[in-house]
Amino acid sequence: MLDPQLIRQQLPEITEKLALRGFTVEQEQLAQLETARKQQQIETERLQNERNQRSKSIGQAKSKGVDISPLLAEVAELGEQLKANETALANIQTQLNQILMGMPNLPHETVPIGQGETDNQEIRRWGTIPTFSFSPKDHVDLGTQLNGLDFETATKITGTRFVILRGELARLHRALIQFMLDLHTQHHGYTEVYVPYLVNQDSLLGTGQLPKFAEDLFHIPSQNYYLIPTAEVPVTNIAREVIWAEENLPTKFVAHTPCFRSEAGNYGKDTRGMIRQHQFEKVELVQLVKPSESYNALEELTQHAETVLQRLELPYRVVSLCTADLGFSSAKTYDLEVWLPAQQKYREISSCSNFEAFQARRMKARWRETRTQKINLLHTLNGSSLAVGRTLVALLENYQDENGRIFIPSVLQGYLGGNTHIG
RNA sequence: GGAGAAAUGGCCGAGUGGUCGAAGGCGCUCCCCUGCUAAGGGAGUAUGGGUCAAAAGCUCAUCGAGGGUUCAAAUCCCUCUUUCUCCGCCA
Repeated sequence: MLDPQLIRQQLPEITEKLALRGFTVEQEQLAQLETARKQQQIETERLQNERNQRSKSIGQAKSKGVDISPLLAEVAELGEQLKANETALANIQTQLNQILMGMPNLPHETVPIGQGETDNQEIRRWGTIPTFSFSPKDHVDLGTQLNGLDFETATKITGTRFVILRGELARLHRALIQFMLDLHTQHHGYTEVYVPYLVNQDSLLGTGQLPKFAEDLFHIPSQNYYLIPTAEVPVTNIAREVIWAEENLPTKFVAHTPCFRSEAGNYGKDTRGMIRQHQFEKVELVQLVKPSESYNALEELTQHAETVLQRLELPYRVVSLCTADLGFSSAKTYDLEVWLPAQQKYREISSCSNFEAFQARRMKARWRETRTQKINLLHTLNGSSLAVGRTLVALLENYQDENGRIFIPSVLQGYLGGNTHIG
């Protein structure tokens, strides 16, 4: 959520900035509501004050044994008037809140301005794109040939966009998770957390998936719980309604969780293979930091995700998402895109974002400065490190040989009993 | 799932209709005293919002959450949530 103060004071500027991301602010409606709010709130509080004063004097009169019935007569209609005003105020505030909760974050000044995906800005590339003396297969063919990927059975068990991993591929998948967690906990200073995979609405409102993106989520109506679309939701919400001591900042969490996405609106996209599934695993990095540190933290966190790709020796590039491509809650996002030989393309494998105070304001995640004892909103960041399914795809495709055997990068061999190949 | 008990500020804990945003204690901060230490004395110490250019000030809200009764609710009523104890079931 944006700062309501800012919206009152700088509505035109905000409108302009949000237009860069393709969001239209209903300025007039907002301004009208705000005027009504101010008027209504002042009047309501005046009535509340009057009630409080009078109640107090009734109490005092009564304790002195004075007859209070004339006083009671005086306040007769006050109650109704007050109730009507309170209701009206609550109404306006609900409307305002709905609008505010539906407004995306302001893009940071360093975010490239653009209309869509093609305007994203490549920041750097790493690694060498592999060349093959044969025509490389895609991960579906490779996985099927290894008897390690089975989409048909998963479809029977559940439906489309699910997969079964078998044997060495399942093991490799697990090894990736283990490797990533070990890297971040042992070398990058993250604390591993295990979190719920079902969350309530407040958590999703906090990180920004709700109220706008309900259709992307799997919902369990009987309890009104949702399956998490990313570990970002439960992990960041650890900080909800908490005031963190300065000495505990930055706090860095890493979690491995499955992620569930309904992929509504993506029916035709990436229907083949493991790229876009309803259920996938991810290792997620989350940082809670002081506002002054958050852009350094974004660079650092992105580096941490890149390190995974580097150790796996997978070629990738870093892209700064343009204003139009930015996620709802994000002020700035770097995507990591790994090279997929079968597609001859870089494909997203990680997304690292600084949300500034946007999520923190929604979830009342704050910190107290030791010196001044002042309380302020903290800044939240997260990034995938990495999407495990897509990493598996990248390994299969980049490390295949002519016979469909898969080379295992050295950092993973220890997790796979020293094996150097699959198949 | 059943039965019972509970939820108050950083912590402990008092408070069953009025002057209570809340006694007292602990902790913490600052000051004084004490030639170290210990002890002692004093002051302060919740959060969010509105108003205001801003500060001060004024004001509103908040005692697990939401509703209700009342001129007035931490206190009475209803619903929900969570925690604890016992029973059942279960990994």
